[in-house]
Amino acid sequence: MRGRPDVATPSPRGSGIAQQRILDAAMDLYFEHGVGGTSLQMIADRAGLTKAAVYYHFQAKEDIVLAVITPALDAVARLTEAAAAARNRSTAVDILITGLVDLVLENRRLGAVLWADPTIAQILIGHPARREIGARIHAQLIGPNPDAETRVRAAIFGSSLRIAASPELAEMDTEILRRHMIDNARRLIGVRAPRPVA
Amino acid sequence: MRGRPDVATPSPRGSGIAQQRILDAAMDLYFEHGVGGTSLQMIADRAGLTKAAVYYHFQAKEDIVLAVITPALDAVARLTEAAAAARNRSTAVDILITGLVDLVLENRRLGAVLWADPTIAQILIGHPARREIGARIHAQLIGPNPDAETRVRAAIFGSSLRIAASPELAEMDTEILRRHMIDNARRLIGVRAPRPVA
DNA sequence: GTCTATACGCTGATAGAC
DNA sequence: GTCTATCAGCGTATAGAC
Repeated sequence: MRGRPDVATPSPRGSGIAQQRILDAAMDLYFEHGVGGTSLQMIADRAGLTKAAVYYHFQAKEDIVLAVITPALDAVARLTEAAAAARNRSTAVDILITGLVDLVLENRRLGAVLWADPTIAQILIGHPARREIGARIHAQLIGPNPDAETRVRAAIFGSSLRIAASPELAEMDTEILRRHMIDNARRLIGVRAPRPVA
Repeated sequence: MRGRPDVATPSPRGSGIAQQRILDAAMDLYFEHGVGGTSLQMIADRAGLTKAAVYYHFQAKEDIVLAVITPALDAVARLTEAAAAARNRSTAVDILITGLVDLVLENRRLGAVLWADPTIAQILIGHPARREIGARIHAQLIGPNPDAETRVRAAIFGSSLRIAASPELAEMDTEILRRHMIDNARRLIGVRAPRPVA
């Protein structure tokens, strides 16, 4: 880790137990009603607290959402570090492709609710740490001095990750979906599979 | 229940001038603050009306949003009809690809604000007419008895339309973007030149 | 038909007592 | 750490003036 940890931290006050109860209640309710349809009152009721008590632990509604999705954001950050440490650009790009597809498929059910949730999208737009990570990944994908086609293809790859949460493919086997997503991504970004080491 | 409201129609009351003033004010404000960040009060103030007067013309906040995006939805509906009237499936698919890309690029600036707006996405999810059109286009794209790869590719194409509103490509020339989007879509969906009807 | 005045229940958020 | 009390603002709704 380098530098400034506090930027990304939701910084909840107090000790752990009530916190976890709030987050558990929030996740349950997000599944049932979506993020936008979940009020602080509902979270407080299910966690057995008052609205104001919830506010003691999390200073804003956004902070609860961020605390819920932070593990996934951290995983993305780790991905860019792994890619940055790769021996060459092809390897780095392949780490990003397979890593992002894996990540998005690991959270497939969660993603169908959270990643595709409009309210989350709104929150992430205004989240500086997330923007930075997004920009870093984007730069790693397109490389230096990209032409128009490269930039378009990278953008298509980025938006294609969303299909993991698509209702039309919800019942498709995850392994099959993974293979097709990675195949198409490799063809799109134009990186050959890394050569075997030996 | 009041009267027998038509399900699909935003059905504003009254007719003409004030309506348009409200819609103009709404569009301006959507550009400035996004849909979610625009309240009825703001719309009323800019249109020179009270909140209740706005509520007279549009019974709900959603109705205003729907009235704003209805022209685009109608265009999509016309597209599926054109595709359905095509001589063979390859032609139909190509009509859909080029038509959807064109549509999304025509509304590029509008789309960057509206099409990508989380609040709009939320509204459209609950909009039955829109769901039906989406399902129809999807069926026309993948054809009968699609295999897994076909379905994945169709889903990728669908999500790829979003890049028209992507900030990273905002300054890219529209014609160049169009060419690359169509090229990639054709490669993805894999439509050959229409065969002669034998 | 078009609009004003007024209000309801709810939201996210804050201040301060225990 | 958790409470009560309170806030302004929201979308929605109705009664009634013109």
